[in-house]
Amino acid sequence: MGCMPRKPVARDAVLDAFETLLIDVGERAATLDAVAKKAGVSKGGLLYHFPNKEALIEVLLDRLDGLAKEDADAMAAAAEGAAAYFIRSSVWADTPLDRAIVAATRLAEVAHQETRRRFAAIQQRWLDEIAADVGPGLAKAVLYMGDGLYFNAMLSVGPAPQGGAAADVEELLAALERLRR
Amino acid sequence: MGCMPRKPVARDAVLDAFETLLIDVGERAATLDAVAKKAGVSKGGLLYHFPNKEALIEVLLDRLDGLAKEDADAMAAAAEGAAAYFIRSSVWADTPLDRAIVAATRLAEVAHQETRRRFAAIQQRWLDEIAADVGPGLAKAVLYMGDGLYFNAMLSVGPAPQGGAAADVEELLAALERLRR
DNA sequence: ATAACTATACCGTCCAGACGGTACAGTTTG
DNA sequence: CAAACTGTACCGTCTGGACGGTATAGTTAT
Repeated sequence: MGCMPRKPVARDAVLDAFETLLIDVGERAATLDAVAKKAGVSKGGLLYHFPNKEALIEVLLDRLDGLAKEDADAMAAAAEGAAAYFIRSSVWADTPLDRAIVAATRLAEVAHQETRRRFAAIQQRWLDEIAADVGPGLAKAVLYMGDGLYFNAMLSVGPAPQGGAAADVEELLAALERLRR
Repeated sequence: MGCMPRKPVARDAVLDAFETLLIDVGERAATLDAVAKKAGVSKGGLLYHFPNKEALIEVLLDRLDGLAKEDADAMAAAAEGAAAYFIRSSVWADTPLDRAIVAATRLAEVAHQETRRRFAAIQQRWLDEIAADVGPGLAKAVLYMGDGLYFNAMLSVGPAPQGGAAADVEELLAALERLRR
């Protein structure tokens, strides 16, 4: 019945290009044409792998879920504690998870309901891990500190270069230590 | 004396409708047609006041600047201190400033550079006021807590109803007290 | 009289998606 | 072995609709 398929090299390229465009130029400008061009693929080729834009989004969200789950597991096992790990990982470092989160954020901003649902689930998992570390009374404070870091990354990432957000982390970790006693 | 022109009632209605649509359905769906319809104004009437969409955005940002400045002044004068005032005001309460901020956030997410610049300026002002209250070492921690609240409001506001975010504030204020000593 | 509109028709551009075709890897059959 | 065939992985073009914006003629309120 068929034959050995050759490797779909375009598929991953398309997904990465979509992610990059979401991060750099926003949802509005992440058109199918732009994605295809960035991926070095024809529009027809893109639509062969992803029947429509929604499919592109779904696969991106699945990737996000996988990365977020991995990260949450690492967070639960972190020697420095879940809270410190969380704050440290909330600074923009261009990791696959960072990129997936910011890309998805662009979609959530456009009122994409499914994206918002996924985010809520990820946030809940984070909150649980942090609460297990610092207690339920302080968990929200820590969670929101990290979210604030993401919020600021969102508003500056892209064409604009990213400054010394890494320095902020030390401040936040110091604040965390102070909360902890 | 003589013939005074009648009041431009449509202008404010258009601006409010634009803001509401940005908040509820995102930038993508906040089209000129949709704004005019929501405002109960003809498209011609809309374009009579705002020659193009960019003009609509500019006026919205000016309104944001005004409200933000008022708020920062109130923050500096707050009896409970700038930090507590900031946290308290960061929770979504559907105030004119809240609405202006979330609406503008939708534009920033679409990589609108001018919006991002304005945001950076507002954030800086907030940071200054907070630093004057709790000292420079803790200012970022407090600022990011508030930003985190906004971040979460952004991702849930809209069609979805807003839950008990007000309860979170008490947690954050308790954390703030703990940081303060 | 004039500002503040309404209503409608229209234009150029952009975009999502459909569609038909091509190149090629492997499989089957004479 | 080789022609015939099959399914995968693309390419390039087209279309229908939406959107931003223009134009213009008429209407209402002051």
